[in-house]
Amino acid sequence: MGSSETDASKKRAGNAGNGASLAEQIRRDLGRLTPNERRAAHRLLADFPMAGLDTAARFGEAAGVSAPTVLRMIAKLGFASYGAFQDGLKQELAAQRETPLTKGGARPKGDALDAFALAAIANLRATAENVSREEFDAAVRLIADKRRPLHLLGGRFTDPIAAYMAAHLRVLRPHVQHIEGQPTAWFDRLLDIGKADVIVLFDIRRYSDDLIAFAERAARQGARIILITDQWLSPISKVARHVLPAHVPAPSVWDSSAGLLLIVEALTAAVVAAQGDVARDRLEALERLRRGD
Amino acid sequence: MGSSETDASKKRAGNAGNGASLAEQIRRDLGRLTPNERRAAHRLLADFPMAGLDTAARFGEAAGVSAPTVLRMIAKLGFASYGAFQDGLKQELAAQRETPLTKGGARPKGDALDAFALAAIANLRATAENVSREEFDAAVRLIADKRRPLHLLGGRFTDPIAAYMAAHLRVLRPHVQHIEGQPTAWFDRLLDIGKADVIVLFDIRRYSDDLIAFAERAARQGARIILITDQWLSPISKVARHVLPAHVPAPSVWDSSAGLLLIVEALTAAVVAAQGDVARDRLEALERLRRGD
DNA sequence: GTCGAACTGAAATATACGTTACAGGGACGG
DNA sequence: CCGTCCCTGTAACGTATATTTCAGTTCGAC
Repeated sequence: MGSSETDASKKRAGNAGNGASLAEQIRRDLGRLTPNERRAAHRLLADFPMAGLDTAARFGEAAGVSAPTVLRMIAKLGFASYGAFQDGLKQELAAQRETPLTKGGARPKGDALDAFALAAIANLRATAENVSREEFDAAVRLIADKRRPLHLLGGRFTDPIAAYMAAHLRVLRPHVQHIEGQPTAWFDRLLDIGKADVIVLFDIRRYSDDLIAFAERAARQGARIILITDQWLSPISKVARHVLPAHVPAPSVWDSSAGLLLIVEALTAAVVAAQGDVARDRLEALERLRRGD
Repeated sequence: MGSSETDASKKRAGNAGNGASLAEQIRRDLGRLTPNERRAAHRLLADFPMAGLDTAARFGEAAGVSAPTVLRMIAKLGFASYGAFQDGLKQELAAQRETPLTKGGARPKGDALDAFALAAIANLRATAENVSREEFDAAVRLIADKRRPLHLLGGRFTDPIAAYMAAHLRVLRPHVQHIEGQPTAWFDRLLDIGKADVIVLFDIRRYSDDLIAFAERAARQGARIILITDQWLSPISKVARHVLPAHVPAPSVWDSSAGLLLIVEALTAAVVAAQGDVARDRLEALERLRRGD
């Protein structure tokens, strides 16, 4: 199991890193194959790549040949095993799937700002598509519950997002705490955290050990954790009650937090909607206070 | 495939021909799942659909749960076996492959999150279009100039954006100060601000009087001000050297800061590009420091 | 605090699969 | 017509995988 990784990369000998797609390679090598092997190869090309994701036996049956013939064909293509061949197919499929980022506006050149905007837009699309509505609504209900003390905390680059959310939520409800300062100071807060508390955590790669430790402790004390993370899921998801993943890849050395921000802003807007007139009244009261009325 | 017809049609019990995509169905059923099952489901959604094409054991390992938990989740989704589940994935994958790019529309959902995402996307588009490239490049040059002390400051809701930018720029260069605390405390900083200094200010409606006063004083002392504001331009634009406007309207009581974030992230990425290898070296050195080497 | 129900993973089991060995069968050259 | 070689499928093998069982544990309700 774990060993198959090293094996796979070692075994996929003859055809590994060449840029050509697998289908092209098969067409090129078609001459080297025996008649029945060629039938199998044609079958694969005709239903590429799904035929190859079946079992060798079914693949052979669909092509009208036996499983061993399929295996021999695969071997001649340079794969050390049928499994390695399937891994190759999946890899190619995954690579193809991730390219629709360029669909935005057929603008191949564009400057850095345009490139970043396109990536951010793709992230927002993907984020909106992948966030579970159940999780989102459940998070809104927890956050809108004014009796539950609310704590917000983020990692090195995401803590400002937590602060941003806290600044808005403080307007909507009491007991909103943005946990600041050194990680060692965070744990003071744990003294008063229990089953009633809700903690909104932000953690994207590379995930923060301090945050993970904090989350585990808090979870053990019964706090409900809402995790806003990246598409690869921080380990905190293990102890989080609700997980809201954002897509973050960007043409930069750092990931983009636009997806996180989308979730935050949509959450706060939904909290306002959930509270209805109460929120409006509170907002107006606050405005009057600020004006000194 | 032809032979397994009877088995397949018999096994794929609960969810067969409904038009909904598997990913959507999973999101819908997420509520029915136990915590660890949900974790596995999230893993699948995050790496859809490749995670599901692995073996159950590896799938579970990637999600941090055991194989049986994966199996139980699959069962709750209505599949009679893990194999039937994988068949479903392949089928959907094949269907998607045949339609080149029908993704753009045909989505009659339109809940709060979608609405917010659409608004944010429109904002990003408009922002990328309306930001002057000259201003952008000039801002990058100023920010990348390591000899110039850099100060960042924002308003009530935008100050976290300033903190976010500061956190990243601190990695790239020295003399980066995020001005915090009460407005009255800001003015202490003015003592040491002169012609060499650069100030990045964030101000969107409703514009902050304190920020305006601070900007005017700083400008009078010769500091160069980069203003990141909304499409209606804060009054600070009168004293700012460079103005970068973002579009901010959103379906909420508050504006969206996604456009501001886009500008910030694109700026930092451009600064990295402008510094070239120097930035990379600095990043690597910082990584080593953090690891304790 | 105590009880019960539900969740979870370790281990055991059964099944399906890839893989290999082997023998039948056809084609071509002698 | 015969013999040799290559191709091919059948059948047996061992392994990896899905699946089931069960006991430990946690969580929530009373």
